[in-house]
Amino acid sequence: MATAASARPRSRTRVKSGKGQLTALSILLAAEKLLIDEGYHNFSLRKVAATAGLTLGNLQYYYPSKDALTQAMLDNCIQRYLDRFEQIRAQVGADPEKQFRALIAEIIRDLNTRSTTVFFPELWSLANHDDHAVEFMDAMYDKYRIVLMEVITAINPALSQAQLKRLAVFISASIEGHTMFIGYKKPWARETDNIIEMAAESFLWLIHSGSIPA
Amino acid sequence: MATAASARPRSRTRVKSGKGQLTALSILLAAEKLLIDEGYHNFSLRKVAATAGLTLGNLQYYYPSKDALTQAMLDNCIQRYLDRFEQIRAQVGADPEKQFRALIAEIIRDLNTRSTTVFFPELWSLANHDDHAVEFMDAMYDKYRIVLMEVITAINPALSQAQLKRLAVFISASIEGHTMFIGYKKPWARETDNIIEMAAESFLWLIHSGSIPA
Amino acid sequence: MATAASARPRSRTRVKSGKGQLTALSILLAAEKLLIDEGYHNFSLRKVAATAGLTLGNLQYYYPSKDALTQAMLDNCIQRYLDRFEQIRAQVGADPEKQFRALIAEIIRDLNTRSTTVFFPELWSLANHDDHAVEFMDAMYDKYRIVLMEVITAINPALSQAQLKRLAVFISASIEGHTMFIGYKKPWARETDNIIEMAAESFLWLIHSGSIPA
Amino acid sequence: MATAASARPRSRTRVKSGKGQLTALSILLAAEKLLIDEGYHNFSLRKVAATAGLTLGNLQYYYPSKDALTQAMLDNCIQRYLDRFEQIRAQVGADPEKQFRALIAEIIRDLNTRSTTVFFPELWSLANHDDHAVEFMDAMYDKYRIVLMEVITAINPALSQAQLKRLAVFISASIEGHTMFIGYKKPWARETDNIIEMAAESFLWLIHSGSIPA
DNA sequence: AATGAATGAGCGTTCATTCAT
DNA sequence: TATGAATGAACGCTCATTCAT
Repeated sequence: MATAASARPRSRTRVKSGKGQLTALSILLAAEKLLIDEGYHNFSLRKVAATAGLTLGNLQYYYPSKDALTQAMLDNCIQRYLDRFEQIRAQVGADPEKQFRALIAEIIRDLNTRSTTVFFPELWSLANHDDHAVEFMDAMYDKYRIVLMEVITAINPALSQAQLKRLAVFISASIEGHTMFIGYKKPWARETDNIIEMAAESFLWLIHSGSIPA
Repeated sequence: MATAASARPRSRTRVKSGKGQLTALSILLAAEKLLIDEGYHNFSLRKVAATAGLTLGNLQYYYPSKDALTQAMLDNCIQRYLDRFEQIRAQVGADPEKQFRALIAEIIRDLNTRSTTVFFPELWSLANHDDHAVEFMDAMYDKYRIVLMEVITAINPALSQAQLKRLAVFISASIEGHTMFIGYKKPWARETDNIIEMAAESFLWLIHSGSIPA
Repeated sequence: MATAASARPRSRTRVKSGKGQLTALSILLAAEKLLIDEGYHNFSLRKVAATAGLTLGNLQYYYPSKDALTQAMLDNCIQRYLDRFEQIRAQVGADPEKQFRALIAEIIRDLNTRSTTVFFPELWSLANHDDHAVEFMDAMYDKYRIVLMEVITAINPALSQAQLKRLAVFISASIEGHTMFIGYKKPWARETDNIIEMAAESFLWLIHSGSIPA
Repeated sequence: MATAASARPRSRTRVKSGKGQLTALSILLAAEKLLIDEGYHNFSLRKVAATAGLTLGNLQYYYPSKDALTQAMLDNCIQRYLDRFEQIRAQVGADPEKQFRALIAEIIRDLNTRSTTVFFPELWSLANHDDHAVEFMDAMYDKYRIVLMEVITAINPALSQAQLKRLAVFISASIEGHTMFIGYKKPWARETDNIIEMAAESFLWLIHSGSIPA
């Protein structure tokens, strides 16, 4: 008996493979590059179009407003970070403490990359004045924290859900704060390894101590 | 660091008299309000002039370019934070550990204020694209860390200068990172007290443990 | 006058079949709706396409330029008014004076409808800057006046052809002038019946008096 | 004893005589010319600026938005018509019927001028989609009708206020309707004198007949 | 110190039109 | 028939800056 799918006349399997899709993606990449090179306060559709090698009119055929483009760009950027978290989650090994150290190290080391160093302050600034940015940001950090909580609870199963959440907020926020200090070309970039060690030790002490407010 | 007055073009010796000083300062306050209300990407000389109740021409008599105004504004804002650190340093009491807890609490609690919550992400974003902002920011955090180091060394005199610096970077960065999460109207604002406790405990453990990379 | 169908480019003999005819007409209706809702200075092909539920490209298959669509739309609108005049002419009864009163009443009452209230000022404005609009408009008012003249001459056969024409111009122009005052949502809309009475009485007096300039 | 005025230091008697005032006026004239030459649907700030010989930026220094310019232009145009009504009112002579004929003749003859022929249909069209235009238009016709009512009541003092108003609406509306038919370069322009006679006779009959709905 | 006038560039956006498929 | 893609121009508007007074 034919399935619903096979009954459809050849069905548009390739949902979006036209050259338009490529253009739409190249616009997002150009937008991201511009955001990082010049900051949101210098982010204009004309510059994005020029960076992508398009006319302004054509760019606006794909993203009909600056808001639409900004949202798509943030979505795209953040999705990539989420994808990395998924990868990390999948790598969870036997020893949770070792796993935790590896996780912290990887996240902190990522702060050294130029795009991370520059992107996040732009996002935080945007989130102070743009509700869409708030949504994207909150959704991302929610998922980020869930990964942390999974590892933490494996280390110390005695912690309550509230304590786990509290720890995850504290740890993630503490790490984010290093962006401006040990990030790409930032004055303490060479301290990254030392920071990783201090972070891992103090976070693990907190996790083990069980003295998290309840 | 320059005062608001020094931004004026004619820079006489007797700089303190005349209503011009008041105007220059009212411009800076208007600029700061605008920066916090609308973000730097909506920051324009016209809006500052309107906020301050001046004509555009007159504003530009005091600050002949947008860059000059931006610098003076950052200077003024940062100076106020430095003034607070000076106050805190002056209050150092007998028990350094108690003093440290008080210091951490006060700094973190300040993150809850609207102006702090909004100002710093703008500053960090600016510092990614504006060399002047980098200078102001670095100078401020340097002084910030010196205050921290003074208290830390009173708690554990065995720490080397390098370890002190490392600890100060780690602590100050960790605290800054909470701006976007427990700041004004941020989702975890009500966790501020718990965050303060976790921060103080884990930082003190680090200070006492002596296991800071050397 | 051309029908909606003739606006299509391939203009075959068997012009009436296929759903293309329906599409062409739905475009004209969408265009008319848009003209009345937003005025000609907000009239764009994109908006017409959106209103008609078509893509821009497809709309321009039917009407290859804005001018072509505008002409077809005016044509279509005016044709409907002419059709109504034909109906009215067909209803001519025995008593020409009674017939005249009915005619005047019906025409004036039509001014109350939203589409008439809005459409005609747009047409008059267009006719000041667009030669095609002038042609459509003149042709329509010519037919309009012929109907009037037929009834008038039945009332007073002594009037010369020139006098008839003069009267028809005066009467039709006078009526049109009420559009902006007793039309849909206009300030004197509730005076419509009184206006009808004054119009009918004074026009009939003119017709009977015979004192029309010769 | 010095008056308040003389006490002021030279007092800005010339409230607005700077060159800026001239520029502001020249913009209004350019705007009006453009409106009449090309219609509101071709009315753009760039074209006004070009017509006035200004840069776009400078034009918008005087009129900060298109709406502001449009309103100022309509205000200016309508004010000139109101001034003419004031003149006419001042000329009221002894014989009210003669006065009425002169009034009607003058108003209708004015329809022949290019600016009147074109301006009013634009205004009516605008008033269908722009609330400001509605206000200007209503205010103008209110004053227009008051002048008419003064003359009519002198001819037939037996008419009630309601009847006067009704008559004024009917007469003014009837006259306006001729704009598109006997106006500048309109097909019946040469009939203007005949129209004036028919209008005056039929309006006077209405006034005298007393058969105005009450 | 302060105002008003002016410029020229850039902004986000809408548009009519063309063309390949 | 119909869609999607692309162009180039124009739109209203905001802006930093300059300058004369």
